[in-house]
Amino acid sequence: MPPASTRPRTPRPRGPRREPQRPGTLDLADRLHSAAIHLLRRLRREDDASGLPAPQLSALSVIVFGGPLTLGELARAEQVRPPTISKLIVALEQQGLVQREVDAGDRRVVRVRATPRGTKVLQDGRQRRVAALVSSLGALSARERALLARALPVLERIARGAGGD
Amino acid sequence: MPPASTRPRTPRPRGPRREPQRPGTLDLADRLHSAAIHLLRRLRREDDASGLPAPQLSALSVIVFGGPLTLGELARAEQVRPPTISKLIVALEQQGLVQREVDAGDRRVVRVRATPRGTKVLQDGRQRRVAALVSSLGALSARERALLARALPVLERIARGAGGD
DNA sequence: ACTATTAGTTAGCTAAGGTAACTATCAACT
DNA sequence: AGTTGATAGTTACCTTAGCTAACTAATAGT
Repeated sequence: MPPASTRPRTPRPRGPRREPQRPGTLDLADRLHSAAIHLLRRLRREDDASGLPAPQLSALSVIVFGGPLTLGELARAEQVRPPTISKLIVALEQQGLVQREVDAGDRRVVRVRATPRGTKVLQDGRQRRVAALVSSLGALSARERALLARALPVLERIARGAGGD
Repeated sequence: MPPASTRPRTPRPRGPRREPQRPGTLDLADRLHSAAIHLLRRLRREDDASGLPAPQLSALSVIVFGGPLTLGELARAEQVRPPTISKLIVALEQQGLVQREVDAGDRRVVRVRATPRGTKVLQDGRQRRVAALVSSLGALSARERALLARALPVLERIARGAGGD
């Protein structure tokens, strides 16, 4: 995506106001999209440096903090299809970061929990990853950082699909 | 892949003494990361529906709005390595969405410009893609939307690596 | 017992990303 | 000149992530 400055501001869909759509909503959505792409690309490099690709780290994070989870729950949490989560877990398991356990009551379901090592790796990676952002965040003014902090819950709701799906 | 845990533990990016690192900065960075992952996963589905994967759409966008660009400029703008941008452009070219032109003065450099069809596809895709977000944004209160809009420039700076890289 | 449903897995594909090694061109200097 | 070095892209090859479709295994319901 182009830097905002090179892009036309709010290319309002033509037509005589047929929508209670706020001016700027489209522009807002577009820039959100763009920012997410670029942010993720940046962060992936740090994730790589920490030894785990971003999606694996993300899944591990859910497992560490969310306690033992079934694969289906994980897939839903991560918003991916079952085969995708299945492969992610295989990768994590091969590295000794998570453990599978077949549910005693229903032997179709597999529960996944983090190993101590998985927990440690997550925390290390987290620190490293975040350290890379700290300098960026540090370059912000206190006001800007506060702004970001306040907007983040909203962003999280959007990211998880609130309202739209 | 050598698991992170077998490597020497990184010293904490330690803060308390030498850094005015706010409490919460770590949490902020981590949640930003997570939100970006989830947002992008959501948006990719819309991108797919529009006929072009997200990175192609992103590159096309830069080309359409940024005028003719060299591949190197593009790679820098998209924050990817040359081979990656090269493949993206091949894909776009095969679909007739962009054109390559060898620079007259320096025949090593390749300039890429959007075809009319590329421009049209971009605009169509953009509207479709963004429409999915608009309903989510519409579910927000005006206050929340305003919050997001004000935080977005900050987010964009972070996403582009301001301050840190 | 048979059927339908549910949880995961396997197979096979596409796309994106990387590094390493290559070609081609240009610039510079002997 | 011609060689040397730097620069712009490309090619080859690998990994990861994501999908659908088709499969196995277990459970639930008649």
